[in-house]
Amino acid sequence: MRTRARRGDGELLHQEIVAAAARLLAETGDEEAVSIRAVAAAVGVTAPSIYLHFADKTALMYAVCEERFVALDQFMEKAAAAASDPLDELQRRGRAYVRFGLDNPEHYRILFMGRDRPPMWDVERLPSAACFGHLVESVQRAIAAGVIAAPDPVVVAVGLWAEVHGITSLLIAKPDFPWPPTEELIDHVCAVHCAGLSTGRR
Amino acid sequence: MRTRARRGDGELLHQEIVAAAARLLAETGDEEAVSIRAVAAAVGVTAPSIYLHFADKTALMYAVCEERFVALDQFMEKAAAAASDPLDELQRRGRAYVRFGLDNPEHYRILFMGRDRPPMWDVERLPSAACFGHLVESVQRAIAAGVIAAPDPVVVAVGLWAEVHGITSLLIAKPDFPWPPTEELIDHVCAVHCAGLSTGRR
DNA sequence: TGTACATCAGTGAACGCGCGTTCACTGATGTAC
DNA sequence: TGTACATCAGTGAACGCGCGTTCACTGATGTAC
Repeated sequence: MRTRARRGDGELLHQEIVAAAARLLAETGDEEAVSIRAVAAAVGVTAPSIYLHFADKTALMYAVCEERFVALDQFMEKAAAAASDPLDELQRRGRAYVRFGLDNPEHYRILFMGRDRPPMWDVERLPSAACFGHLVESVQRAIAAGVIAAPDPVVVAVGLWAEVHGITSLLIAKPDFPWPPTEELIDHVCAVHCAGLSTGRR
Repeated sequence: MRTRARRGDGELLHQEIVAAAARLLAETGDEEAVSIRAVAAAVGVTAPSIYLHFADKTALMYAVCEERFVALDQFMEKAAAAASDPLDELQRRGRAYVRFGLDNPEHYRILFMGRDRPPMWDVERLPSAACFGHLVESVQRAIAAGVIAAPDPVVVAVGLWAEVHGITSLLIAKPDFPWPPTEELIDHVCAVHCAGLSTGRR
């Protein structure tokens, strides 16, 4: 039971619901545990109240994804800001991406490993598009600096994404696999991909 | 309704159930559509009959995974058999892996993108372990031939796996993303990773 | 060869469960006069 | 300042659904004598 919101404060509960859903996801480590009822209980409200703020469950999960995309984007932008040169920036972005995934495996799952319906990638979906856009710009800077040679920055960006997504999602999906030491693995994958892209100049 | 099995033919229905579950998965493109009831109906039997052949739903899905691992392993072994040298073999394995995933997205999902409980990777789980083992052996041949330089074949094998898994699972998970042409993408990722691994000798 | 019987693959009905969602409602908040 | 009223955030009970699973059973198959 929570104190009832003031007249114009509907937005407040809206944010609280998204936050509670994200928290439940992280804590239970199971998307199936995030039911309308569970979210409502976590916020301290009854289930039907959720429908005052979201059309249905899909809309709620969608809002959670958008919020997490913003978090991922900010995390990567912050990491990129500390870079000394374009290649360093790409590496820092990659490391940040992997770390975000491993630190928030259940959030990573809903962003990149589940079914996305409705799709997150139409032009209007700003948070996810922005996140990828920043990577493409970063690749363009590296190409302009001559440290990587490639005809198409989008292809290079997708390749980088695939690489970091590959190791991140495998580690998340198969925690029981007898992996070599995680850090060594991430180093190896990043190093190999960068070596493959590099022109040798720097 | 189906004709009843002969006395010793329980094994027959067992296989039919696994096949029907895999088929349902492929046809509906949705793991949630594969319920005990749906599988039973697909085989032409009532739901409780399933329990004569599998302890519970987990055991059934487990059997489906094992069967699909065998299929993946055979598919990759066949591709590898046509190779002319160790580096070519690794590339053919990678291509076969990606193709298997894109041709059987829903099977790929349950093998590599979902939660694996119970885990598929303890030593006794032969099909999945064999599949990875064949890759490690292939890497060892490439190292022995001097075409790739690396201290640890397992790390290299996991790196290759991460790379092909990355592009495969992204393409499956995000069908609505504005991807560059798929083949170009796969070529790029494979080429970059191989270039990064290669000693230059061949 | 014929009959009584054991086996056991498969059935039909039912269970309890948690889910997303709906609906008529309550009652505190804010406003008009 | 006081009172009647409109608003609307949140409630409580209920809906229908499909799920995994159970249980007592049926009846064809195969076997023993």
